[in-house]
Amino acid sequence: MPNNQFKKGELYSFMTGKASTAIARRLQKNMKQSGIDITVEQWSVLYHLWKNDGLSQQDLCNATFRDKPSITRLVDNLEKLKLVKRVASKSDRRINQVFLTEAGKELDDKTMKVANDTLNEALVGVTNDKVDIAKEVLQVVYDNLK
Amino acid sequence: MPNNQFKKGELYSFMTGKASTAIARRLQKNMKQSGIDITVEQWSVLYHLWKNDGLSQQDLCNATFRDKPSITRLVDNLEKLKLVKRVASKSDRRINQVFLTEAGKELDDKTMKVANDTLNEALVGVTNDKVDIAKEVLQVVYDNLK
DNA sequence: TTTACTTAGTTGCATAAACAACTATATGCC
DNA sequence: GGCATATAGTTGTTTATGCAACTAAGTAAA
Repeated sequence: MPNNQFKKGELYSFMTGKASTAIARRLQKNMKQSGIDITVEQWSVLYHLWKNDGLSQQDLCNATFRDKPSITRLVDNLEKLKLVKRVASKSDRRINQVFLTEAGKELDDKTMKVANDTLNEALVGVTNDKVDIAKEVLQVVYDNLK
Repeated sequence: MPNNQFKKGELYSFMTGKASTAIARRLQKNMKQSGIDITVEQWSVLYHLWKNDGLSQQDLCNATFRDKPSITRLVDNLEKLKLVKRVASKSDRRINQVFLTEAGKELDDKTMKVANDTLNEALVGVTNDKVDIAKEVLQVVYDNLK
C-alpha cells in the first residue's frame, strides 16, 4: 500500500530518526550519571557479548548492523578500555573471537538496569498496545530495506 | 504506565534505532543513484531551508535536533558545495542567516521525489493506521526525553 | 558607562560512520 | 602443488556527533 499521502512535515521526522537519537542521548547521559564511562555504541557491542561471549567480529557486524571497519574500531576502543580482548580462533586464524574481560562482565547488570530505566522514561504515557505496533512497524521498515 | 515487561531482545532494537539507520542509508544510496551528491545530514538542513529560506543557524539547530557545533560544520560544508551562503543579519550581527543559492534551490524537487520514494519503499506492507500509531509513539518518546 | 549576563556562533578534541582499498587466511578446482 | 576466489579483518579518508571552552555581540541593571 503506497503512502503517497505523506505530507512533508510528517515525512521528515520519520526520515531523521529523532526519537532514536533522543533515546541514545538519554541512555548516554544516564550511563554517565551512573558512573559507566562507555559510549552507547560500545554498549551495543557489549550487549551482544553479555548474551553470547566470544562472538567473532563478523558476528558483531551482523548483530549491530554495522560494517566491518566500524566493528574493528569499536573493538579497538573496548580493548583499550580493557573491557574485551581479541583471541584468534584456533580453527580459523582469520577469525578474531571477542571475549569479555572480568571488568567487561561486571558492567552487565549495572548497564542493563540503566538501559531499562531509560526505556521506561522514554515510554511514559504510551500504552503497551501502541508500543507493540510501533515495534512491528519499525521491524517491517527494517526488513523492507535491509 | 511502566513497561518493565520488556525483554532484552526487544529492548535492544528500540534503543539502537536500526530502522531509522536503515532509512537513512537507503536515502543516501537513492540520492547517490539519482546523481545527488549530498549527505543525508546535509539533506536534513536543506530540507528546512527549502521550506523556509534564510533561517538562522540556531533555527536550524532547533529544527534538526542538532547542537550548534554540528550546524556550524554542516553549514560550512554546504557553503563549500555552494548550496547555501551565510549572511550576517543587519538587525543583530551575532546571527547568521543561511540562504540557499540557485544551485541549492534547484535540488528541491529532485530530492523531495527521492525522499518520498524512499519512504514508500520503507513502508511497503504497512497500513496507514499502523504508520500513524508508530509516528505517534515516536513523537511521545521524543517529547518525553527532550 | 561600566559591569554582569545572555545569546549566536566557532574551535578543539574524542568517538563513530560509510566507503574503498588493502592484507592474510582459507577453500575449491585443475 | 598451484591458482583463483571467497572470507575476516585492518587502514585511510571524509563526514558527522557530543561536549567543553571559547569569542563576539546584544541586553539590562547599577
